[in-house]
Amino acid sequence: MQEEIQEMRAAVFNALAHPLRIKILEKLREGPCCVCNIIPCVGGEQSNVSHHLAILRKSNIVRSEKRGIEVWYEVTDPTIFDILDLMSSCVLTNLKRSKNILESTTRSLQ
Amino acid sequence: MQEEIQEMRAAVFNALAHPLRIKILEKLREGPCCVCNIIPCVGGEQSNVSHHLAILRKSNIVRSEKRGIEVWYEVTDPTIFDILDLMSSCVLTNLKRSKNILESTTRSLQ
DNA sequence: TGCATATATGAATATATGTAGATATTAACA
DNA sequence: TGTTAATATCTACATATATTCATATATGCA
Repeated sequence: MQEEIQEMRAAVFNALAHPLRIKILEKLREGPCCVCNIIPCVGGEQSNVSHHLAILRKSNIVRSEKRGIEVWYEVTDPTIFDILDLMSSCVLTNLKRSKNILESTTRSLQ
Repeated sequence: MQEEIQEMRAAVFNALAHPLRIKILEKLREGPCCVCNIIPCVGGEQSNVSHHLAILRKSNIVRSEKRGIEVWYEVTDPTIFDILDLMSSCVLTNLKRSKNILESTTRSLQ
């Protein structure tokens, strides 16, 4: 039981583990958006973006809805943005730590 | 610049994207711990656990310190636990949503 | 010094993932 | 109905990841 929860968490982390998919989510932070607007915003081939959208869909991070000829995407649970934000601060803290280590190392070499 | 931040975030998400690595972090939530205690707790081959620890180390999620014959690990930045917790609630919300959809679907079939 | 213990590393293999190009599907509209 | 636009899917290939077994390294101790 606990094992399955770990696997589900790992699966969603895996779905977040690609810069293009993070870019897609950052675009969707503004609100629902159709694929034809996502593609130029995140860059890359249409088929590739579509593939990454499928990965986000399969893990239920986003859901899609057909509106005429377009398909609109939106984030299912805004908690995902909190996770993205915490990861930003985690990465920044890490960068600062590296910077401090580097500085104190170079100081001790003088 | 923004591109590199996305890549760094993706890299840390990738490091979290394995059930065994999540189990290791849940063990380290209790506090620093040596490998010989981590292995029986998370299960699996010694070399495999060691590989996963190396992945967590490379992404700076944990750091290690030699104490005599043992190596002790600890989490570098406790923010990682907040991320794990948010992911738990994300997964639970998702499960509840699936449950609701399932229930209303079966109701409509009666 | 030689041995035992704890841990990391390397190599080999199986499996998963990412990318691009080609093609299929669906809806709108002339 | 035929054509175009938006999107998804399929295929093939390259790359990354996970697992296991074998081996290397480092520490403590007889």
